[in-house]
Amino acid sequence: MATLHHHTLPAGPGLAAAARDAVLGAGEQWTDLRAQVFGALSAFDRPASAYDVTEAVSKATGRRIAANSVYRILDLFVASNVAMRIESSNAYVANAHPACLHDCIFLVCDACGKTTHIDDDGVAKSVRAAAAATGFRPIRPVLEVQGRCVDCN
Amino acid sequence: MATLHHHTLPAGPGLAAAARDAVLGAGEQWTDLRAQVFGALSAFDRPASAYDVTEAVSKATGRRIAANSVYRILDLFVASNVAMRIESSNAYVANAHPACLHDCIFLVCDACGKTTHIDDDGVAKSVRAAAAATGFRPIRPVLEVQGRCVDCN
DNA sequence: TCAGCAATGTAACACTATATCATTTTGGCA
DNA sequence: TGCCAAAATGATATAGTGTTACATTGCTGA
Repeated sequence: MATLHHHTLPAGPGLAAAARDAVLGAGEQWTDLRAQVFGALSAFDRPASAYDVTEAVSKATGRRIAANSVYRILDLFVASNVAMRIESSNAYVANAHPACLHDCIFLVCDACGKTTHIDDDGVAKSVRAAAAATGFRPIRPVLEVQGRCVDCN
Repeated sequence: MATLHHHTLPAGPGLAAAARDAVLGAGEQWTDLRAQVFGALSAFDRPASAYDVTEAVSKATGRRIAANSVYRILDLFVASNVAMRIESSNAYVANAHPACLHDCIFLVCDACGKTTHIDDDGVAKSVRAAAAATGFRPIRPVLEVQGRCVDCN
């Protein structure tokens, strides 16, 4: 049983299509604004705050977007597994694989802010098991590692 | 080699003494305000925000304490391993065992907010190893699990 | 005593997040 | 098509979290 898991990344348009399908599949609409938000989020090369996304979408569309709309959409994306939230950065990243459910481990670079993730189901499972062993019922593990990325040493 | 680790908890005054020793041992002063902040923090039965602590200390001392002083002190506590920060709650907890270094796994109850932690060095080590295997240099793992505590089902 | 440094205070500000209610858009249906 | 109801978004305000810059206080050691 494979516990480590590797993906080949769908590029730009394919990514958006996968996101759209996941949102529609969750019984939600894929509106223009949602497409804009997803596009802006996935264009960042590192986690973006809700306000970063708001600004990017506002610039791209030429009209002022409300920050709370962006929050709502990002929450929806997280619920649909189309985006993920990095708790220790108060920021969001697009998920290249909405169809795959994982307890991701995020590697957050202290220096440049770039964040990658690994899907190690074995580790995730052992975290859930350790929690469950105490009687706690795990719902959403938050697994993030602060440190230095390869480029920043 | 024991990977699971259990503690018997030092109660109130012993706890404060352990904290004081750890702070002094880190080459920092143990001032009245720091003692107040630690006392307030450890009196909470769940993670407290910096502003919760500010309010508690203000009430306890009868004078208005500056929030940024509390932030500074909490940062110092975290650096001295006298307190720990729960990233997904933007909150802090007193550490009963400043002398023991662990990558704690926090179990955060969605319903009541109470938060416990487990020190499973095996799991923590495997998280660090998974990160290091990608070339990332782990410094501070953030291991938190959102879910339901025993009491909340 | 006085100089210097660490700690804390004061104030202002930036960022993150949510609440409330109004308005617009969408989708279903007669 | 035209209307209704529901969903989505906007506008605005406000709460909560965190930082910056500089002033003041108080301790400590020459």
